[in-house]
Amino acid sequence: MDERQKELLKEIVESYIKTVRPIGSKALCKKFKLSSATIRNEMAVLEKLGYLEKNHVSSGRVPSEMGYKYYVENLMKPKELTGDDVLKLQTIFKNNELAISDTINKCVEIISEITHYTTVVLGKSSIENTLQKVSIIPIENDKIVALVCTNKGIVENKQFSLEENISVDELVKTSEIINKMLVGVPITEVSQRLEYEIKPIIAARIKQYETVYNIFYDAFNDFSKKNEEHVFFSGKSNLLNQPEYNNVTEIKKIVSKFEDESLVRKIEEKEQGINIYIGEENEFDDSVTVIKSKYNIKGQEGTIAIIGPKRMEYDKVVAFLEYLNKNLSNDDK
Amino acid sequence: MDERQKELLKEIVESYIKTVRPIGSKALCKKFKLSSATIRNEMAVLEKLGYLEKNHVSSGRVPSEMGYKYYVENLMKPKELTGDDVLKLQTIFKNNELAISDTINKCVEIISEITHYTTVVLGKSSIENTLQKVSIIPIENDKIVALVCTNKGIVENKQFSLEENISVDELVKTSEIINKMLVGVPITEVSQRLEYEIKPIIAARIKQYETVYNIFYDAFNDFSKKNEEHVFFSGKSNLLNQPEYNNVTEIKKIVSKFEDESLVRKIEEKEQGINIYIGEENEFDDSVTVIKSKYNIKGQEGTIAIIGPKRMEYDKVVAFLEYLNKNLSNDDK
DNA sequence: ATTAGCACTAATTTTCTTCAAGTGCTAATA
DNA sequence: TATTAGCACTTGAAGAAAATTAGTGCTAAT
Repeated sequence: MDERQKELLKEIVESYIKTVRPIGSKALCKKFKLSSATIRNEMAVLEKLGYLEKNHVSSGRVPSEMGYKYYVENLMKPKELTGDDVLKLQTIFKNNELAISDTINKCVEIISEITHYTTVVLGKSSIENTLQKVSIIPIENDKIVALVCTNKGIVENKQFSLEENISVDELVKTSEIINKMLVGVPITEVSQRLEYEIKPIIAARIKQYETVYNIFYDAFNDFSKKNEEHVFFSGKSNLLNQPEYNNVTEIKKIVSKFEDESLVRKIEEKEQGINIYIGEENEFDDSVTVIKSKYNIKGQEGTIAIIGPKRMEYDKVVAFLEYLNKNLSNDDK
Repeated sequence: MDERQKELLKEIVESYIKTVRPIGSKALCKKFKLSSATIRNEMAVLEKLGYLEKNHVSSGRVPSEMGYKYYVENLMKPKELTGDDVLKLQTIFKNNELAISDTINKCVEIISEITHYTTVVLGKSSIENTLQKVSIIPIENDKIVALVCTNKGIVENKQFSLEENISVDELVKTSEIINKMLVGVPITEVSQRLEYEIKPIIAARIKQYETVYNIFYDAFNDFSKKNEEHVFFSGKSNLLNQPEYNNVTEIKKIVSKFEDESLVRKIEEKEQGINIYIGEENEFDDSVTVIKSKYNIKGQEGTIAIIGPKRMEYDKVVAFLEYLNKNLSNDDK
């Protein structure tokens, strides 16, 4: 690909992103000061190389997935954010007092508003959390709350009604044993270790050990469940309002994918940096591009993903995530 | 309306619910052993009365909203649930160990699966909860968790990092004061009372009283926020897969209504019993029917709503909610 | 009170026509 | 040798006309 061909590809991709219409040779004449015939020849070359496609034999050209990919990797210049956008973004950082979940929620909303695409944030699943402490707090005569804390600062509670024959004291003692023996164990393994290491110990001490065991077992089990649930979504209809979604089946397909939680969960990003998955490269849906990045808010990690048509404004979204990442981690005390 | 006309209306509504096609006079001949001409005459009467509509001058009849209403109020017989459905429903009650939010989630999923409509559950907002207890639990040197419990059994926690100059002891003492003075106060008022009643007291005792005050203020404030957020949704695409949603604009309209949280919140039901809001009667969307009922799971109250096309299987859904209500409150210990 | 018969209507489907946008290729040109 | 003008050709989109279908309302007969 020579320099002129690259310029041409860039122009075609950017035009198509703007207009959503296949680009014909005439449209590029003025810009390149060439006749349409020459442009046609060049476009034929780009098509043979796999960067462009035609919908049918006599239509204009449209970028292929490979074309988009070449564009984002070699041709695109990250765009400056407008003052307006920066202003909106800054409201995320101002409200420092909010709970993390609120910060994230706000973040998600603002992003989808600015980009006009769909935004998903996935809280880190609990895999990497390890047990820091478990506490038993009596509330009323026969009601207690079990509090589970992890090294990453997640805290969850679950309440129990005690049966007659269980004393709070026994629970508290058991919690102390657990705190001695299982601190630092990955939260997902705690239930197992509970059975093999703790159960025998309390069996020797407490009559109703089964019931006591079950309470802790439930508490830890619940923890994992709750912590897999952090999915924040915003702007689903933004995506559907993109002009490519103009037929019923396509729309329904996307809507039901949004509903499929296990699919959404797969969006989680493992790599560092900002990564772009175009069409078939992403697991979510062939017809979209997913741009992902890990985030880190006040020590909480997770994935932020923007879902748009393949014809996304890559330059803007990337600039955007760069800004966000920089400022989120600056804020990370 | 004489008896025959009622029978006719019933038949038309039920046929239309099944077939989604306007019902012509011929289709009813066999069933009523009348000629199509007679049926046509009767249908003309029902139309004049407002129970039926035509899409255009030579189409079959379709029930009007008034027709559906008459049907559900006077003609419909609640349907028996099938053994299959009952079986699925019972899985809701079996898993008694789950957290409430899990029970509800499961409930919502099963309902939308059985009905093929969309299900929403709105957790009761925290208005009617009163403070039962607040506890301070030390986790690490400078980390504590504040635990807020209400009379209705909701428990939330929030963690804080303490600055150098605050001792856990002071927090615990303050929590005891709050527990003496503010138990029974509606949770939404606690922040206020905190300022006027508690702040002066601790101001006299503790140097850094502002910081201490802020911690409790935050904890209670957070509580309200978290507890307004309980919206469970399932089966959005079920509704969209109903044959009436066969055009892009209609689908997009519904999708964006699903996204509008303040609109969804309005679904909350105030009346007792099972209530049916057909078309214009509901605030959500003209094109749907919303069937709502208050629920009560283990002391937690809220609204359960099933959203379907106006051409809903009313008999089934109502039978269904009746079963659910009966069994949920039986289970309510 | 019911029905057969018929003229009429409106949506849907099919077919045909025309139009616009664009291509590839060939031969001429700078 | 790279560029261009010219032309035949392809395809989808848009529109018009015709045929088909499923129904109605009304009248007159039973």
